[in-house]
Order: sequence, then C-alpha cells, then structure tokens
Amino acid sequence: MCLMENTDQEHTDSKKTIYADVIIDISHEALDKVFQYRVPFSIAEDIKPGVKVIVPFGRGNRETAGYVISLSGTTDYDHAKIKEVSRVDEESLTVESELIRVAAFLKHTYGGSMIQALRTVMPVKNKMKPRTRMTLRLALERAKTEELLESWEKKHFLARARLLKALLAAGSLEKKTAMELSGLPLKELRKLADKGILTLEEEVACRSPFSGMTRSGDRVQLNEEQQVIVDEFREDQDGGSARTYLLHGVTGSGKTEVYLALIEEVLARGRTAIVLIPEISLTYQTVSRFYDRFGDRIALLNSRLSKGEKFDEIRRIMDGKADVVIGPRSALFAPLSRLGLIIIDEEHDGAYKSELTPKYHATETAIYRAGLCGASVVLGSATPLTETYDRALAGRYHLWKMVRRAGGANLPDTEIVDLRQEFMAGNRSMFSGKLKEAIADRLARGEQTMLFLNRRGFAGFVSCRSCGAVMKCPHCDVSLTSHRDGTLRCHYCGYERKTTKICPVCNSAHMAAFGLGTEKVEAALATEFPTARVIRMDADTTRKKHAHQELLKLFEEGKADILVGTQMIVKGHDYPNVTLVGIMAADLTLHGSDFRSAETTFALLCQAAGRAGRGDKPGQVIIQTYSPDHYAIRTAADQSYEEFYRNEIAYRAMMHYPPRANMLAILVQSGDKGAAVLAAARIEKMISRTREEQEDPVRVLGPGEARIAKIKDIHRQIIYLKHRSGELLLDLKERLEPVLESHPMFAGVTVQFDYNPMTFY
DNA sequence: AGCACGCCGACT
DNA sequence: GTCGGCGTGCTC
Repeated sequence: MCLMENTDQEHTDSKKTIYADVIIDISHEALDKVFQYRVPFSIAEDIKPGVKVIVPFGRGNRETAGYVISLSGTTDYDHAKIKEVSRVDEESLTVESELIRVAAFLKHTYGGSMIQALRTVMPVKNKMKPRTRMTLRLALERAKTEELLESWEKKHFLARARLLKALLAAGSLEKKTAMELSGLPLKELRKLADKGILTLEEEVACRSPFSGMTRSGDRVQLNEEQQVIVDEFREDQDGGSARTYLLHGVTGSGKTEVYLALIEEVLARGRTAIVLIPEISLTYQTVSRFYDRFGDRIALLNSRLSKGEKFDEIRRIMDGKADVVIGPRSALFAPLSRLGLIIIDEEHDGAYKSELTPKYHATETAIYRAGLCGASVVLGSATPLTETYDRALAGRYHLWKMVRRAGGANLPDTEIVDLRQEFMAGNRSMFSGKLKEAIADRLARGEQTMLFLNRRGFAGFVSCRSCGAVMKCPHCDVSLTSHRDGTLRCHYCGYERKTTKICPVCNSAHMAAFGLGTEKVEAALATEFPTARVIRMDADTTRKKHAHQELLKLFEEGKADILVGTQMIVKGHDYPNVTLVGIMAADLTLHGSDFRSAETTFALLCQAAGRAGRGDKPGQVIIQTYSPDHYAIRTAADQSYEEFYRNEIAYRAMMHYPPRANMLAILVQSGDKGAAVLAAARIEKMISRTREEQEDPVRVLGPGEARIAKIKDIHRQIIYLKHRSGELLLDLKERLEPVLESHPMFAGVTVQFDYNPMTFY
C-alpha cells in the first residue's frame, strides 16, 4: 500500500476526534497556513471541505471566519492548544464555498498546496481586501487644532501629533498615507473621528473598462445552422438538463453570434454566464461585440486592468450588478452566483492550461465548476483538441456543427507545394515558383499577401533537404534536436548520437538543421520584390508596448503589400484585401518534440488559411512543406477536421497518448544537478515499486533531462507516467506528495506535477 | 490583520 | 509607582 516503508498502521477507531484543517485568511503571509481545530460531534456532519466556519482565533479567541479545506484524523500540533470549531457560518455565500471546492479539485487534480489553489480561485482576496478608499479631513477650526497639537506634543502623544501636523499642512490626507505617517492604527483614527477632531470620508471610485464603448443595438439574424443550435440549447434549458457541448464551427462560421444567443437564454432564466477567451484574442473588437449586446451587465476581467479596476469589476460581480463575465483563463473563477453557462472560445488554445502551480486546464476545471452549480459548458473551436473531439464522438459532450461560413464567403483555394521537388529542380530560394508567381500577381493587382512563418519549434530539428526525412529517436516518436556540441538528442529517453550530414534514408549529403527566420524572409523579399512594401512582425518588432496593434493597423490601412510574421499574425482582425496567404514552411511546428505537434500545426495552418479571402475577393493559400504527405498538412489543406482527427487519434492510441491514455508529468527541480537526478531516480523507483500491485502497470518514461535542462540555474529532471486510468495516476500523485514533502531525501528539491500536460517539458 | 504582552519614559 | 504609547510576536 505504502510508497515508503515508514508507516505505523493507524488503528481506526470510530470515536476518534476529527480535526478540521482551516484556512483563516490568505491575504497575509503570516496567516498563510493551515490551522487545525477539533470538530465537535454535534456539528461533525456539517463540516466538509469548502464549508465556511467560525472559529476562535488568537489570544482573545476572537470569532474569526475560516474555510475548511480538509479533514484529518491526526495532528502534529500540541493537543492542549487545539481549539474547537464554534459553528458553521450559515450565512456564507454559496459562491465562496463553490470556489473552495473548485480549489480542492485543483489541488487534487493538478497538485500543489491548498493555499496555492485557494490563491488561484480567490485572487481578489489576497490582493485587495474590500477596503474603501478613505480621506481624512480636519473637523476643528485651525486655532483649536493648533492648541490641541500643542497639548499633545506636551503629553508626548507623538503619533497623534504627527498626524495633526500633517493634516494642518495638507488639509486632508488619504487614509493609507495618514496611517503610514503617524503609525496610528485605524481604530485610533476612528476614535479621533468619534471625538469630532477629524472626519473620515469614504469615496467610491468606480471606473469602468468599457468607458468609451457605445452600443449600436444592431442584431444579426441567425442563419439556419445557428438557429438550430440555439433552439436545441433552449430545449435543454427548459428541460433542466445541463450539458457540455462542443461547438465545432469552421473559421468564420459565426460562433460569437451563437454565444450571444446562448447567453441570452441563460440570462432570461435569471442565471449568469462566463465567457473565456484566450488573452491575445481579448481585444477591443471582441469585447465590444459582447458589450454591444449586454451593455453594463458585462464585467471584464483582464490582466491589463489596474488593481482598482479589477477590484471594482469583482465587486460588481459579487453585488449582482454584472451577470456576464468575460476574461482569460482566470475569469473562470469569477464569483458569480447562479452560474448557468461557461463558454470557452478557441477551446484548443494552449493558453487554457496554466503554467503556474496548480497547472490546471480551464476546460476540465470549468466542467467541474459547472457540475457544482448545474451550469452548462460550451466549448467552441474550428480545430478542437483531439481529446475534446474524441469525447464529443463518444457522447460525453454534445456535438454541434457549423459547416458554413456566415455571410456566404467561400473557403480559400489551397495548394500544397513540395519543397523537396523545388530543391531538386534547382530552386535554392525560400520561395517556391508557385508562391513567387502568386506574390507577383498580388503586387500587380494591388492586393495584399500574408506570409506566415512559424518559428516555434525552431530549436533545430535536423532534416534532409532532399527527401524530407527527419532525424528521430529510435525509442520515442519525437525528432532529435541538434545541439551545439554536435550531438543529436532525444529529450524523453536521453538517447544521443552524433549529428550527420548524410541522410540515413536517401543517402544524400543534404542533412541540415532547419533554420529560417522572419528576417531572412524579409531580406529575401527585398531581393525578389524590391518595390514591395513589407512589414515584419515577430517578437523583435513587437517588443514595444503597442507595436503589435500599430503594425497591424498599418497593414490594414494598406500601407504595406506584404505582412511577414510568426503565429501572432494569424489571430486578429479580418483584412478584406488579403487574397494570398503563404505558409513558408509548414513543417516547422510539425516536428517539434511534442505529441501535440501535429495537432498544433493543423490548427495553425487552418487558422492561417482562414485569413485569406475574408472579403468578396476569392482567397488563395499556398502551403510550402517538406512533408506534403503528412496528414496534418494534407488535411489542413483540405480543411478537413474529421480526416485529421481520424489520423491523429490512431497515432495517439498507438503511442498511448491522451485521450487514449492519461499522463502525469513529474518535474523535479533543484539548484544542485546531482540532487535533482538522484531525487528523480528515487521517485522513479517508488513508482516502479507500485507497478507490482497493478494489473495493467503504469508506463514510465524517464527520468531524463527536461527539454530545457536548466532554467535560471535550476536543473530539471522529468518523468512521464502514462496510464489509461487518470484516477490511478492521481492516486499515485496523492501518495507521492506527502513523502516528497516530509522525507529528508527530498530536501532542496522541488517536485511539480502536471496532469495531462499540454506540452512536454 | 488584530490582539496581548512587555518595555520604557512622563506625570498625578 | 502607574499610566499609556509603541514595538514585538503569535495565532491551531
């Protein structure tokens, strides 16, 4: 049963006292821990994780509110000092306990401490307590005040004297500055106010992030496809059934219109809604569409909001003044009561997976929260995650399809160009004949071109320029990455070999690390088309604050003929004058050492292709690639998601990747490389020991160096576990966690878990 | 955070 | 002495 041989068997005794682990307050470091209280038998039944309780706290045993995060049968703390829970707080808001339960789910599923989980779901609590901005003003006449000041100085009431002096000088003071200046606590200030020496004025400043937005009140008539979906949703709502839906709609099919209609249905029933949008897509244009329909009932949560604005929005949500919340991943935890619907737009986006502990996935978590309050979940995407589509096909999610582009626009004409043939035909330029021709054609007609270059995964894989073969690890289905020391390595199993110029497949001598940057494309364009006006967009040119928007605006205004960029150009506004989209090398993301490579490549290609021909003019897409036969590229060219899915799911099943298996990544980090390696080896050993008790043993990959072996001098070791049963993996994690925390063997080492990681480490 | 405890200088 | 401000440290 146990991972380490360290247990004294606990004798189960039915009369054993139960202790409640209570969190008093997460807003102050000093209180940022768990306090244990005895649970009186009389209320034992009501004490569950997530319940808000009143407990005696501190020397004065003052009544304090806290949240029960877990129950335990034992304590390490001095028994004599443990107090009893007073009572359950009947008045507590249901949203609060709902969020506590979500936090418990985060901890259970994604690891980390309960406090980290609580901070994730209640970000307001630790940043801003509902403290109002207060201003102090003198209430006495000047002469009297001076008299008072003199007497206080005599009595050595130094703090009060300092305050009075400052007030005499400034007339009024912010509460915060007054407290800092004088050192007086708020209570003293209140006392002075009661004595009539000064006044405390509360001012409520409520700035709206929507200032300047106007509502047109225009309504678009839903097309037939959209209407069917909305009707079906309405029926489900009337029947009281809350489900998870996958809205699979091609780019430009009008998903947002459907979202708006679904939200209206929910609001009409007195319930509330959350709309999650990837942060980069959370633009003025997107938000204004929602504002246009719902006006001030919308609250916007966004990292660009100032603390004050954010606080105001949260308060509007809590007060019930806003019933639709829009925001990125973290908006999932908006304190809305009577939640009826959670929409996750661009469901496949990697931004829905948190990179901080707990490394939660918004979709999974949304479904959990929705389950607590009987809400529905709508996942929207043109290119859903393989996992999501798989669940929809299995009937776990209800599948809605939209196959027509709203407004009747046609899908662009797509062509695949085989760069290997170009190479053999003697073309050493990065533009194929086809692409060159097409660009020249647009330049002549005054239409615009977007050239898309995916630099992610650039960390060089090695491929044959002649046959397209990619150097792969013989033990894992990942490409080897070339390193400066002249070796090729696999990051999963640690396989290593010398780099080669000779292709092992076709024996040509054109094996080379793949490399292509936007600067190179820009330079090549300058040679090929000296008159063309080119805008380059990548991490370098958009470093400045609004550079991103400004460059896009220039392009939109027709100040350039060609826009060259990385994936940042595929999201954004429609450019009706863009009739050509060129994908420079579709393979760049394809062979990234990641099991999601095909999926992300497919999604990117579809999205990029969707940029062409948004207006009346027909669009053309040219995909240049060394792997024209790869299913991700073929199916993207055909815009055939189903076809892609069939190939992808077969691959996932074969390799035991999600959704055909669950994964647990265990990241072991330490400043001392040896310690990290040793700790990882020990963890692997502990896991291997458990395999004996499993009928279908868990698959273990590693330990090995993470893809990025060292970040900021912290060495990273990684272990991957794969198993059909997610619960088995989570159970393994739950058993490992206490050992990792307590055992001296793991001192100086941090271990993070990532359940079903989105990318590899 | 909020509260008690304890130290230290001033004053009936 | 002793009153009361202010610094310190703890809270299951």
